[in-house]
Amino acid sequence: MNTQDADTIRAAGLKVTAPRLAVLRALRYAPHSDADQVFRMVEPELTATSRQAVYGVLGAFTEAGLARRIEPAGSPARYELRVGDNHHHLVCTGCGRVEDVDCVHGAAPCLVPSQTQGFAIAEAEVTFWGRCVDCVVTEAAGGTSDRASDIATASARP
Amino acid sequence: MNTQDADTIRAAGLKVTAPRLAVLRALRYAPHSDADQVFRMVEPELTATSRQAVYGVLGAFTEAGLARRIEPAGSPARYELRVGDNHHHLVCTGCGRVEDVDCVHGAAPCLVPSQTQGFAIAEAEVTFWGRCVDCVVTEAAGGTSDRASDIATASARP
DNA sequence: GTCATTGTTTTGATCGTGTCAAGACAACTG
DNA sequence: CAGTTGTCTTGACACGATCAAAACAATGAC
Repeated sequence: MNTQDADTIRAAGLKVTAPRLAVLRALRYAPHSDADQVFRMVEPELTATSRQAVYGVLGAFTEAGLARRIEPAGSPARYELRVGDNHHHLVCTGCGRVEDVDCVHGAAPCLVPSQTQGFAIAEAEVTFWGRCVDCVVTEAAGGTSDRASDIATASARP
Repeated sequence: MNTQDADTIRAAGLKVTAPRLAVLRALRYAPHSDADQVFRMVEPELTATSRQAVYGVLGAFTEAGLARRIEPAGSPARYELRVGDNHHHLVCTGCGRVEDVDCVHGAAPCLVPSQTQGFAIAEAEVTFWGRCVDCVVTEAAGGTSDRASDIATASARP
């Protein structure tokens, strides 16, 4: 498994290092994490590391096409390993949680704008805003619980 | 004109003040402006004002449903007065320019995700990424694109 | 018209996310 | 196993945005 991770990184044209392996595993374990969450996940297993190192690794992954960077309004940038399949996202307005959604109609038929204003369009990005199950429940029960819940979608060790 | 602006603000439940009138006019004149652009537009006509005042006004407008706040990845927040008509946006990856696009099929028929993961969906947001006419021309002519390496991870459409 | 209430603006400080630059260091090549 | 090249570390910093408190002005009652 470690070998496969290494191969994945090498195949992207990047050198294999401990921080990169750790970030890759963290992202596979908890997709849609932001830089700080990734940092907290990799920190214990790396002797000495820094937030900047994580930024560097995430930037390299993104540039190499290994990861995708999404930036929902109001959240810091988040990263995921699903690339190249034009999928979209559900974002919870309560806790910021992000979930994947497959492309709406397979080949994105409805994503051709009626007026292009002369733009050379490269990509259509769809974001669904709503409230996740937890937030709906908490809301119905307690009342004002906006923004209170933690952002972590899972919690354990990779 | 001025009276209509005042009525618009009053109708939203807000007090009418000089900064608000100025910001309203600035936004109508230049939609999709960010806070700093608005500030620079209203600065000359207000004796003393500050960026914070603009932030305050824009925040009040947004909360009152008078303006809409959009936050394209890589840009500061932008504001527009078109609200309540579920339209979408074209964003230039070169210069950050934003243009409006009417809802793709009128009533947003294609914006129902296949899997909702239990989310209570409130809204679908569509952003088209591409390059505006100016940027395409500049690119073809000069070659050195201003900010070629940007956020857009080109997802190859079959 | 005048006054009090309430909301708005101003001022200044501060936070969070993310970037830049330089030196130390480790991974791949031959 | 050594050299080259890219990566990590460290520290400083830019930028957008927010918060708190005091000065102030717009609305509504009298």
